[in-house]
Amino acid sequence: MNFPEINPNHDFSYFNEGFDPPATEFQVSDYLMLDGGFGEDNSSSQSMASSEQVPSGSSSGYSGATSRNNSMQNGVKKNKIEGGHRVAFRTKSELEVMDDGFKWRKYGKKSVKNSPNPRNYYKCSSGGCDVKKRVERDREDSAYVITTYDGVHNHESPCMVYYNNQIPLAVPNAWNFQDSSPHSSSSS
DNA sequence: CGCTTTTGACCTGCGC
DNA sequence: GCGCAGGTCAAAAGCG
Repeated sequence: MNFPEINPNHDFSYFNEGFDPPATEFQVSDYLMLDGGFGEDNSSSQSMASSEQVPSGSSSGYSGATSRNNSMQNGVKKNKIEGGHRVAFRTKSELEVMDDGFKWRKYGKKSVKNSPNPRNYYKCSSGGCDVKKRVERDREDSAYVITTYDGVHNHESPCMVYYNNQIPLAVPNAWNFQDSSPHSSSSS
């Protein structure tokens, strides 16, 4: 799984959580700004930016199996993302997996009730990096792919393609933020 | 040979 | 207390 580039000409939606959205730098159609403290009822309402709900919208689900006791690979139990860095993107792409410059390893797939499409779970294959990624197709528009990043990479992207020196690692800076359709964001 | 993907099972939290 | 939903792990198989 190695794509030379991701969504070359696809619509891009951007959801952010944990910090201010640097969206001004990109052709973002819409984004979600989720509060760092998930579980807060606030996050749900905030996430209602454009898409009905971001994967994280299922607050109950988030606390579901995150704290897996000492069975965790690192024994790291977290009821919530440390630092609360979570970013969700919605892209209009045929490809579900997009190469954001990092190496991801799929570790699970699950069918969710909210969506007819299965949700895929990825982990950063870089050692020591505990960033996770969730990929699922928009239940409303299967043409859209919702990618949710959990955590922040503690290493640099193998590609290291910075759009702006100010863009934090939390943002898949290696991606090509291009908006081919000025209005394709809404739906199609 | 090493790494990634696939799939089922298991575990945890929440709601009823 | 039980059931549901979501998330993660582990073993096996496939591919480069």
